[in-house]
Amino acid sequence: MLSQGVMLDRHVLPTIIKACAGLSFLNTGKQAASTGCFAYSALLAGYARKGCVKETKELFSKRADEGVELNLVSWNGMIAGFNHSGRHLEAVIMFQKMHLEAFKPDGTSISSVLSAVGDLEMLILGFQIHGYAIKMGIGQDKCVVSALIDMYGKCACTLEMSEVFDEMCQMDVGACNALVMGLSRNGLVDNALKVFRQFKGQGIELNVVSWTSIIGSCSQNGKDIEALELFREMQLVGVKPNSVTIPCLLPACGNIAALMHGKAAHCFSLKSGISSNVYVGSALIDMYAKCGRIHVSKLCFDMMLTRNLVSWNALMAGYAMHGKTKEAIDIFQWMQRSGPKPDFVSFICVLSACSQGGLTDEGWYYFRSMSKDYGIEARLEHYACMVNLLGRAGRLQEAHTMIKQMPFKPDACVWGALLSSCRVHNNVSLGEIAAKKLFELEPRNPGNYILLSNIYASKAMWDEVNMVRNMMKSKGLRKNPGCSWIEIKSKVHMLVAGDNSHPQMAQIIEKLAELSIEMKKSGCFPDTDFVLQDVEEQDKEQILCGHSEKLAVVLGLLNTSPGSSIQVIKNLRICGDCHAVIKFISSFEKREIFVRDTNRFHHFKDGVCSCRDYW
DNA sequence: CTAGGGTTAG
Repeated sequence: MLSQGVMLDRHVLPTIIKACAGLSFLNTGKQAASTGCFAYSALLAGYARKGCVKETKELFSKRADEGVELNLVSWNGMIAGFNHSGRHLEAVIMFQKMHLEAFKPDGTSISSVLSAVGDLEMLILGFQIHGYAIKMGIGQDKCVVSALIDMYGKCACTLEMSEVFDEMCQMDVGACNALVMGLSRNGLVDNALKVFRQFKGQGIELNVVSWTSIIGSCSQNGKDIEALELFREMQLVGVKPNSVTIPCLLPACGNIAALMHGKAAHCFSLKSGISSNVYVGSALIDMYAKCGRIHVSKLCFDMMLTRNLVSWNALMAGYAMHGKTKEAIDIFQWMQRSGPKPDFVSFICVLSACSQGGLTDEGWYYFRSMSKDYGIEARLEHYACMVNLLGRAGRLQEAHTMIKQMPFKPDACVWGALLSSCRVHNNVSLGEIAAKKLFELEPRNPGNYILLSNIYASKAMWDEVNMVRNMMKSKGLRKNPGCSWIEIKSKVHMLVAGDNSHPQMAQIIEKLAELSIEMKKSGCFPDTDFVLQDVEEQDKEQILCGHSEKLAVVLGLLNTSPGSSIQVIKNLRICGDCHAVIKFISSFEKREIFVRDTNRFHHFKDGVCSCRDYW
């Protein structure tokens, strides 16, 4: 541009400076900044955006020496910049400084600082700024209104949030978006969906932010199919998804193993040129892993131009979930050598990988290394991983000792890890201890009662089994129904244990009966230990119909071409009987079958499972 | 150069 004799003007230069800051060519930026307020503002904002507190403050105090007068944009840039880089407190401090220097904030200043105030949950300050904005006469500024809604939402003040919305004078998409987010943030997804529909019905021009928000809310709150439908709908009404929409949608695909939808989103990213975005890339790694395609996750990882901590963690978590312990540890070591510094999530991933592979020594090694070499203090999650690792390896006493010695109060995850291990090894005495704690911590979780009752049943302690069942009955609890999903030709089918409503149910039952005859012929018999768990009257129909994962696998057999692979996901852990049956199916029908349960992936091929029966 | 929606674990 310069070589062609085109002069830089005051509008072009700030853009260049901002780009320099973004690319960490900060020195280049500094040289360019000596040209006045516009450039100064851009550099300040650039530093703040990168989270460079020290540099921002240095440059900020230097401006007087250089005789540069800062304006409103300079202040707003810093506040927004700090906010963007997660330095919320710095953003608030900047706003207060601005106030002290008697600079009059505008709607942008107020909305930036309110966002930070919300993240810090400084409700009192939020109220004060609300009052201040009204006093300044900008209480109805569009940015201010939506920022107030956002702030009250983050502070869990849904009442104040709705008040601001109802009292606003002029309808605005931003405010609508903030309201939808605020509702879902506070666990009111159904309300969020309802108001979203209302807005759409009222003819409000919903934009990409509106659609992205509602899609993200759905995929974060178990409304995965809704998320997929909304994604389709937004394109139908002509709103183009962008590099934020895709990472919001992909978890929904992963959650229900909707590989075709995930692939479609991947194609969309490639076509629209956003596939090199870090968020998109990391979300793709996660999606492919959760859809059973861990090798594609690795390809996505390798192809990424820039990776961040989340990309690395997502790949490790994927390997852990697939029981590929060695690969997970390799990635961890690669990361130690030439990746970002591992964080607490990285350690959760590597510990859970060790746990899947039964590597207790390595687990202990990483657990200790975490605080010793990385200065990361173990959290509840890490203890839960360790209890799981030790317990499943049969070292139940050691697991219990670990719980007793941990520096904070164990939560339900920790005790739950012990109880499941006790179920694996059928340890009554420790199982009772864990269950007793869990009944206090989460009295309404049926899973804990079921586990204890199964432990008793495995030892033929029928009086105790009945006692636990009666406890459940008296609390009005029922076993969570087993539920499995399978995607066939881009349509997701849900099968619930004991529910015969699927139109192909008769065929499924027929096919299952055939398979069961074949299985007996080849000398395989169901695992009686697992049959015991279904002695209750209410579960009789489940024995007849089979567990949901079995039904889903058979549905897959019936509706896909011979030899193609099948993937199923389940909301509970796979049962031993189904595990045996699916192993048989994989060899008898010559199919690769992927089953993802709450814990991990089971990859069945030629009659064996990738978990090597350790789960 | 100035807001709003974002990926990983459990």
